[in-house]
Amino acid sequence: MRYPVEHKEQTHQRIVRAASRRLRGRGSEGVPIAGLMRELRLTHGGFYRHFSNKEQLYAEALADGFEEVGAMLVRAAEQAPKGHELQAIIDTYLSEGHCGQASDGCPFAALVSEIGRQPRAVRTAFESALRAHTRRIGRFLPGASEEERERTFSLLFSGMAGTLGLARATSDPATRRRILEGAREMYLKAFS
Amino acid sequence: MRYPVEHKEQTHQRIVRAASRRLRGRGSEGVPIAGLMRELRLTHGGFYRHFSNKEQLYAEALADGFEEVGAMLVRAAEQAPKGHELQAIIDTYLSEGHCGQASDGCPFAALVSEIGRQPRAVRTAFESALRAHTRRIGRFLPGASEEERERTFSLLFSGMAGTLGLARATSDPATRRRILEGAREMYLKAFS
DNA sequence: TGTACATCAGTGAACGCGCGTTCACTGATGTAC
DNA sequence: TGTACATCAGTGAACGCGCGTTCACTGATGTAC
Repeated sequence: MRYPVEHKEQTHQRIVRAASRRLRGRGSEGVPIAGLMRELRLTHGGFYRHFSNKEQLYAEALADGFEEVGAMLVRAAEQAPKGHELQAIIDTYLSEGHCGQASDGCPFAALVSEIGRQPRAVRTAFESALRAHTRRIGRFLPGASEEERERTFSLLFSGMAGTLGLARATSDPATRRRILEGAREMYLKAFS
Repeated sequence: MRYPVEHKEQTHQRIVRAASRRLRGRGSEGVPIAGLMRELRLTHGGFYRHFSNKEQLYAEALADGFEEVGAMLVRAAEQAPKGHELQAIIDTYLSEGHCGQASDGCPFAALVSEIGRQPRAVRTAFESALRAHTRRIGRFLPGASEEERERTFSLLFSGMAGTLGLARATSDPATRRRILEGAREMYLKAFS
């Protein structure tokens, strides 16, 4: 079959989006190519018309995930009253919604402990996607220079990602809420 | 063959120790039974004389890992000058050594983002191992009541685990050191 | 004390399954003439 | 305008591989008599 010119690019994006969600929701072992393609009503063979291998898919899926969560945080910050941007970001990141919906959330939180064990190509892609993400969010963080804001970003987001990991591992909902609430308070105080 | 009475228990422990190290060093997908048994110069068939399935092994391996890292932190705290116990714990946990040697380190840091996706049996085992760990370390943390110290523990260690995850994902050694150093400073200040 | 049998940690072939990747093929549409 | 051919996104069988788990078997030693 011959498809319209935009068709391939659309399919490519659909695969990346679906992979990004699965990657964040189920982890790096939770994205089998056949299952992914079936979800999109395609067959696994076609995958290799779009990506040379799975690592390339992961690289693009990571960037996509960071863009999505970045947009979410920027929106929260821009809608917050003047001077409360940081609080809005922290509250959004450590919300029960973000905790419960890992597949739509931050790839860093979803994969903190796995990234270091990924193949080099994936780690490199992660690092550059994170760098882009840092630039997008950095302007809402305290700090005189860009370098200082980047360090603040690292500390704040790595801490919050760990907390999300703990909250997601906690089975009791009340305990989970208490963890999130305590963390929101602590990080706001520590970074204001 | 008939073995001395203690023999089985010893083998069981050897399997748990090796699994614990692999689990922390390579993640939950990095402990194939055949490979694990081969490392101990045994064959995979014998595994099921010791564990009813892989989940049971993971449960025991998690407990073992928490005991090991707990002992490490308690030792650091007890050797610290009076009043500097918390600092010793933070410095040990966020040391370059702990960052570089994940297989001997904290199972929580090694698996933060994976635990929530494990089967129920593993998650339950994780939660009770973490509770035991909290009790072992809690006495060195600030807080009037045991409950308050437990909350402090959750915030401090989930944050530090996230930071370790970021540091381990960072390829540039200088950046990695800077992350660890910044975090040591920040958490000490936030929890003193 | 000697003999027959029971025990059971460990062995290794076999199972069914899911995985990433390859490849010859399909067929609707674009293009060359 | 009509026809022959090229294109190429998507198909689905097939590959080799590693996995968790099962199971009939081994054989040194303990135990019953």
